[in-house]
Amino acid sequence: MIDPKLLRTDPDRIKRSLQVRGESTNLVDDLVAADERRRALIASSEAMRAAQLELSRQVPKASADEKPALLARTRELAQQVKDASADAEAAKLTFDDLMLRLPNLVIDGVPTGGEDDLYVIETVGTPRDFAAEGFEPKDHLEIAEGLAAIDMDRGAKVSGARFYFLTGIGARLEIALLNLAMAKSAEWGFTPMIPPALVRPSAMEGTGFLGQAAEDVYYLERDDLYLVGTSEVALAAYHSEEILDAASLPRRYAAFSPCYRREAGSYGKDTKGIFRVHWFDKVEMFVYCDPADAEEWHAKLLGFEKEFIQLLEIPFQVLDVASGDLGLSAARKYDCYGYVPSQGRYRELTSTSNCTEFQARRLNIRMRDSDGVRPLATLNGTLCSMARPIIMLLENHQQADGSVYVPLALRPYLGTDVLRPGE
RNA sequence: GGAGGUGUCGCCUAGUCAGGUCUAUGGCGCCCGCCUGCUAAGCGGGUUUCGGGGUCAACUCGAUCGUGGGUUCAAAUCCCACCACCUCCGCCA
Repeated sequence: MIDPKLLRTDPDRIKRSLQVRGESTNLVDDLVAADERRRALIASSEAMRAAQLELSRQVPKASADEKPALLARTRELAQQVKDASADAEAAKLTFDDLMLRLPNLVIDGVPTGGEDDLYVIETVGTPRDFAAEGFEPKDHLEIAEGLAAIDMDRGAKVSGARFYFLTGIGARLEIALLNLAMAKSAEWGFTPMIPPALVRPSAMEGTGFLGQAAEDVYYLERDDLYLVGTSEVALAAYHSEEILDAASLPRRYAAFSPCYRREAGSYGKDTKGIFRVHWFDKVEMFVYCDPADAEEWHAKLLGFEKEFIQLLEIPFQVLDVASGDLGLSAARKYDCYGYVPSQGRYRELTSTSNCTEFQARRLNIRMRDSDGVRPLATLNGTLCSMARPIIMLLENHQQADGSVYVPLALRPYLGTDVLRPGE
């Protein structure tokens, strides 16, 4: 949610942001009208309430013969107050409902465009020239079969399409990545967290995953719980309804959790292997900070992501995500795309969003300093989702004989410098 | 899953049975001031949050006693539902 005061002070600012996102500005006009209506009805119902309270305080003091008349008057007034506050309440709900649909304000400087407009701001590393090395690169599934690292067939047998087992070397790879991610994040000042993967509707609503994104979410009807698509949900809701002392900021959390995605509407896309799956595990970074420091922390999160990908020795590009592809909550988003030799192109590996005060307002998370109480900023970023790094490690570091080179940073956690078939 | 108990404005707490200056008590902590070589003590004042009005300052009005409904002229107090926590029983990794 953005600051509602902006509707009165600068509605054009909100409209510009919607235009940049490629969305209609009608919502802003509706909101301005709903806001005015809401305020008028609140003012009149509160005035009536004050009058009613005054009158009802006189009841116990009234003499026996005054009482019946007084009670009749105050009874009548009570009914009017009831009607007026019901109108005010309805107007408030209408307003709140519209507010929840309004996306975050886009930060100035975000490139305009949609999903297909890729703004590459940096390229790090160089893809290997397999032709020069004299062999055709295999895709991750072929390599994994040789290493007995991934079992897709039994994943499908047990759970269905887009499920898999990590076996032997595959499982060891995830555990090694997890250990490296946790070690690095601790070094950077993040508190390790293992959050629940099932959350209440309020947590999903607050983080902005129940709008257009709701189709992609698993829901357990019997228990009214959602399976999270990212631990961002639990980490943002962690401090919901709280007021944090400014001295305790920034708060940094690094969470390891499973992520569940229905992948509705992606039939036929990335069907091979573990690129697009219904479940994977991920280490996610999350920051609560003063809104004044949010852009600085966003840059730091991107820096951590880049450092981690470099430790994995995977060539990658950094993208400034276009305004039309930001989603509801983000004011700016940077993605890192890692190179996939079998596809000959870069694919999404990490994503970091600056949500400014948007999620904090929805989840009622505030900070207190000498200036008073106000919403804080939340930011999130992928440190290491497990499936895609495994793909990119296997493919980029494959050797002609079917073995796989292990990057220096992972060796302490894997206990080897090369993964060989038959191990 | 079954039985019982608890939830008060940072923390602790009075008030709930018998609805009406509760316009929520007291203590601790914290903030401002006074006193004081310094510190402590002492004295005085302040200290929930949200929303409306406002020269967005002083101030003012409404709401807020776990949450949401209900009864009533009037609810912390009575009724219903839900949530969280505690104790015991059952089941379970």
